[in-house]
Amino acid sequence: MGEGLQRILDHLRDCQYRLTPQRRLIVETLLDYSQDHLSAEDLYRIVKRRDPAIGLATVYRTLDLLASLAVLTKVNFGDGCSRFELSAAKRYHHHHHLICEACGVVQGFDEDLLGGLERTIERRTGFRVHDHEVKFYGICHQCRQAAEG
Amino acid sequence: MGEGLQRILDHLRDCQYRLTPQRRLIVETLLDYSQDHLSAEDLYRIVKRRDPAIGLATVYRTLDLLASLAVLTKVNFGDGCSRFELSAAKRYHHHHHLICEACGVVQGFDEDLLGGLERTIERRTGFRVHDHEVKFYGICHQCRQAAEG
DNA sequence: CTTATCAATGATAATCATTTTCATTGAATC
DNA sequence: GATTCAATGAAAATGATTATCATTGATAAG
Repeated sequence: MGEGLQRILDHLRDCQYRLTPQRRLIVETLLDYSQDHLSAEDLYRIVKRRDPAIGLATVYRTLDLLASLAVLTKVNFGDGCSRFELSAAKRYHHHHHLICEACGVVQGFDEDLLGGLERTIERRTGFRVHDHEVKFYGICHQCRQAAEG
Repeated sequence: MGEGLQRILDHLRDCQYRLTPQRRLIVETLLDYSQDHLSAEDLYRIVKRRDPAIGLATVYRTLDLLASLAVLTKVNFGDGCSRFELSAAKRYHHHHHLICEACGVVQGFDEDLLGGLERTIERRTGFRVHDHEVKFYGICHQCRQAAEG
């Protein structure tokens, strides 16, 4: 995991961005919480514990920067704010989301769902696909049990 | 298409919602623009031409209402506002989106992409899928030609 | 048809996430 | 160590959406 941290920091430096303690803290925290889908506000609350002087605008700016570098992917689960996840997980094994309509929990699901379909789309429409995102809406295991039990 | 209009208005009445001229106008307009993905603001500008007194809040409230009745589906293309599309199209033939990263255009693509996969998910995770949504990000035909030409 | 009721409306204010502004700070370079 | 300009924090501004509230009007009862 320290490897992931170094790779991201190197990437920032390679692009002539300065390595500030705030950026380092934010990237470290994102790696610590790589299983979650943090919003800017979530992340702000967490990093504030280690650096109480950090500003919310810096968190927003850093998230935007990391998304523009494709380190993060911005996702929207319809709860009124943008959330972010590390692109790494997604790039190496297709990563999708199961969104519970009852309790709102989001769980990941990894599977190469769309196999050769991207080529079919290109052939049929001329649209060159770079990435895809699949969301499933339904009821999670726990909520189903709660409803039945 | 008048059939679609009547069905939606009946659905509203069946649920004890009142048939106001504003709601009728909004539903008519949504059907007229069924190929587009209108935002609340887009729709407001359009209906204002026929009823200059209509309020923006009414447009928002009606869109929420229609989405809660599953007449509309709320979609997010990352441009800072929610957009809506008629659920009907989606229900009868799977409808997905190709989003151009260059010009932002959104085109539809109909195909039953995920066949029996929803059952696989349920078996493996206990998550009961009601609906799914697929977005493809890439470069559309026109932008590719512009880039090459 | 008239009346009564209460949901729906329009105008406006409030809210909430996000972006911008701007003076100050500090990371990278010499 | 001095210089430079990108990055920061605080605060104001923005933009989409939601809530408030007095008024209106669709519907149901008489």
